[in-house]
Amino acid sequence: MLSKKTKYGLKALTFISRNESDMPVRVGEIASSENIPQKFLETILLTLRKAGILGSKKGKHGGYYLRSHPSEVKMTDVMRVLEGPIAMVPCVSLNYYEKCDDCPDEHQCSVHKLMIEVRDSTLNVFRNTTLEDLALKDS
Amino acid sequence: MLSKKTKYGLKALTFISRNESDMPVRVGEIASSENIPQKFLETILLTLRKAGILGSKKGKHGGYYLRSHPSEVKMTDVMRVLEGPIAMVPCVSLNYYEKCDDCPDEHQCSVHKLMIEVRDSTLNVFRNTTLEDLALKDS
DNA sequence: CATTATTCCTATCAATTTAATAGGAATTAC
DNA sequence: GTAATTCCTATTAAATTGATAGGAATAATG
Repeated sequence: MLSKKTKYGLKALTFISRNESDMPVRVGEIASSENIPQKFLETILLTLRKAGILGSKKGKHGGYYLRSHPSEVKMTDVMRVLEGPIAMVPCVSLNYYEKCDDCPDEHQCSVHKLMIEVRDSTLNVFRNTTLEDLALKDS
Repeated sequence: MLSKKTKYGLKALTFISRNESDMPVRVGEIASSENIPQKFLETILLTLRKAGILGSKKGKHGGYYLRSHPSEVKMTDVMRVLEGPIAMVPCVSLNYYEKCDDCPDEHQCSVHKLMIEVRDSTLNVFRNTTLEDLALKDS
């Protein structure tokens, strides 16, 4: 399951990508437009900023803006920040590899084998999707 | 993250697929070979049996066996039983569709759009992988 | 028939994670 | 100096997960 954090984060990033004015976007505006609890969204945008995806401006007329053009922001990066590793098991994670306790040899592990395939196919989607794609209207 | 339940379940199914004798496989044998807590594994195999993937024989010399040939058991079925819906959000689930509370129109939802792609690519893996594939040695 | 080995059933528990809230500090525009 | 905003961090409630517990039911065997 996708966490609400990730879902809200993606929606917020999409909203910010669609912003045409040269002003940063206020959390409150996103929250009310997208039906997201504002305080929760604050913490989410904060982590996106700390991860370098968003920039912010404090104080009156402050808000959030993208650090790069939407076409430059890959889902791989966004998802890793919001949802964590893309792999479903640490033993097939590219960025957060960890050996399994139970598995004596992962090259003989059927789960390992399957999860590599899932990881690769998901990566393929995330690598080829940017915020610009998400921000396009309709499906 | 893949749950331990699913991980253990997949390992157990692989183990059972590799069984060459005509005797059913005991839970205890799987548990000790695969380093899985036995009591936990019992409940997992029980759900696989109730789902029709495994059959069982009670009493002495009892155990579990596959209801179909490993080549007939698709990962889509196994994963749905063990891990639940394959989709990461209910609004793109084929078998467990549910509308999102927050989303007024899912055809304009960027998350929806992205998660359909992820679902399809994952389904593609699961539809084309059977227990027989998992049971092959090595990777 | 008694014994032993197994699956079956269901309740419970502890730990973790998730989703959300709270309360104010710091900063900025005006 | 006031209002509007982000920033920070703690706390909480609910849900989920992973595991355990204890025995009931069933079947094979001598």
